[in-house]
Formats: sequence, C-alpha cells, structure tokens
Amino acid sequence: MTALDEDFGFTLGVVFRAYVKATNVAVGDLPGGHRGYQILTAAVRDQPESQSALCQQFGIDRTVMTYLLDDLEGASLVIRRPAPADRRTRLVVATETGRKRLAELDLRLKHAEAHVLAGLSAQDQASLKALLGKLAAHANAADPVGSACQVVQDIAASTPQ
Amino acid sequence: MTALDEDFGFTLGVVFRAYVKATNVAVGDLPGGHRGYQILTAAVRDQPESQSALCQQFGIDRTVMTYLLDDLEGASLVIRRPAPADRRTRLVVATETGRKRLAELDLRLKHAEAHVLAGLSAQDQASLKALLGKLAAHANAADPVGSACQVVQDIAASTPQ
DNA sequence: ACAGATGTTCTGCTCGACAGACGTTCTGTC
DNA sequence: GACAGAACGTCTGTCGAGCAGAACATCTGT
Repeated sequence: MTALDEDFGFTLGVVFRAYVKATNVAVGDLPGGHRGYQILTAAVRDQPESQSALCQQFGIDRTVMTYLLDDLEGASLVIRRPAPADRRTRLVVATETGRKRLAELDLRLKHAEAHVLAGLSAQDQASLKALLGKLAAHANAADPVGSACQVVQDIAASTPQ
Repeated sequence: MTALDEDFGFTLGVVFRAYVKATNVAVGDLPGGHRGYQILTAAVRDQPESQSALCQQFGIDRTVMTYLLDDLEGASLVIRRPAPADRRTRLVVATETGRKRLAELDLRLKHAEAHVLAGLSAQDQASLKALLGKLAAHANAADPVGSACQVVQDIAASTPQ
C-alpha cells in the first residue's frame, strides 16, 4: 500500500497510531484527554505542584493549563489550593475521586498497551521495549527538550478522527 | 522524570517525536508539510490520481485537499489536469520541478531516519525495524482503517512548537 | 431529456492554541 | 517601611486548522 518511506518511519507511525488510538479509548471522556491524565498523575503521585511547574513539565501553555484545570476541577478530580508559602501560586492536589479515577485509568492503559503489543511474543515485546528504551535515551540526550512527555500531548492534539 | 507510563508508551512517544521532528526539518518549507510530501510522492510514483482518491488514501478532508493542492500547485510542484475520462475530476500530476524536489526530499528523509536511529547498532536497527514491522502488520490487520499513512499527517497537524 | 449521483470548490462555523493585558503577590533595594 | 520590578494565574482577542453543508459542474442510468 505505501512504499512511502522505506519502512521504519512508516511502521513506527502505524504502531504509534495504534497506541494513541488505544490509549485515547482507554482515557475516555477524562477532561483534557491525555493531558488531563498527565496532570492527574502528577497530582496523585508527586508532591503538590504549582500550575506553572506543571506547565513546564508537560510543555503546556499557562493559559491552556487554566482551563484544563478548570475542567478537572469541575469533575472533582483535583482541586486548586493556595500555596501556604506563596499566595500567588495554586497547588494542584488530587481529590479522593481523582485517585480512584487514576487507578482505573492506569489499569485501562495497561490493558491498552497489552492490546497493542499483542502481536508480539513476550520475548519480542521485551526486545522491542529494550530497543525503544535505548533509542529514547539517545534521543533525549541529543535533544535536551523540556520534557519528552510533551509528545503524549502533542498527539492528543492531533487525533482528528 | 516520568514514571508516567511504565516505559513502552513513553519511549515510543519519545522516539516517535524525535522522528517527527527530524522529518519536519527534512521536509522544510514544503507546502503542506508531511501531507505535501505524501501527495507529492503519490503524484510522482503512482499513476495520476484524482483528488478524492488521494483524500481517501491519506485520510485528508476534501476541502483541506483543495488548499493543499493550491499550495503545491502554487509552488509548481504538481498540476491539476482534467481527467480525460471524467471531466469532473482533476488528476494530480507531478511536474519536473516536483520530481526533482521529491528526490531531494527522499534523500533528506533518509538522512533524518539515519540520524534518529544513530543510537543503535546496525544489528539493533534491523531488529527494531523487524519488530515494528511485525507489530504494524498486526495492528493494520486488527484495525482496517482507511490508511495508516494517516498517522504521518495526524502528526504533522500536531507539532505545536 | 431528465433525475440523481459524484467530484470539486466555496462559505460559515467551531475549537484549540497562543500573545498580550490585567490583578495579585513576592523579592530586592533604598 | 516604600518602592520598582518580577512572577503567578486569569481573562480577552486573534489566528489558523479542520469540518459540515451549500453551490456548481459533470457524469450515469432510465
């Protein structure tokens, strides 16, 4: 069908697309999609962080962060709490609802990943992960971009259909 | 830095992002970016095709195809030629300029791919390609979507910064 | 010859992202 | 202590991309 690129770029795209699609389904109607998941994860797993810290970490514009958090807060998944040390900043804290929701999401994402990898034997899966890890480390070193997490949300931005 | 996903999704994203970034640079100021490249490739390599055929093949909206072709035609890379068999349709044909430009682009993309893969030994590169190929074949079979090429342009759509 | 289907283009709308202004609060200097 | 300047978050305005639907030209079948 293609011969567009030899194969690497093309197959990489196919696999990536399948993965994004699967994770989109898994994330479902979470406010903010992939980015909502990233923020929720940070809120649950890490120390409470300021909005701007999250912006920098995930490469999200600060005005975008505002309405992403509006939505997440509207869904009672996180709350904005004034930072005691600096009343300019709001700390993003997960609610109990948010924790539960994240637990579900993690489970669903795990299944999604397994689904995408289902075409490979366990050994091949391990090999693939190892190779991608090596490559990612190399790419990260060569490209000191803010955060590679950004991809995930770059992608969320696409997904037209 | 992350622990967002275990590793697969994350590293896949990093690698993919690096690839997209490299190819974006390689494609340069070609009108339409990735999609311009896809269209140009089809125009050069295949039989002349109608706009709607290209739309379906690449998952591009027909109204979008209109201005993509406007731009490519403005750059003298392709021309719209009335189809002899059906004067409603325009066949997209590459110009000589378009052929030369595509040849350059293919070369640059090859370099870009090599650059992304530079972190791996030749043997590892081959393994990775093989594994991705297997996975892509499986994903394609499971998901009879129009065309996997679509990814490439989905991505072009993202690339915020 | 005519009704309906198809290919292409145009128009209007929506949505997401970003730049810039604004109010609030902190920090450093005098 | 008072002030200038910076930082954080929010709001407003603007821009571009994409899509639905109308409009036009052309083809196909009866």
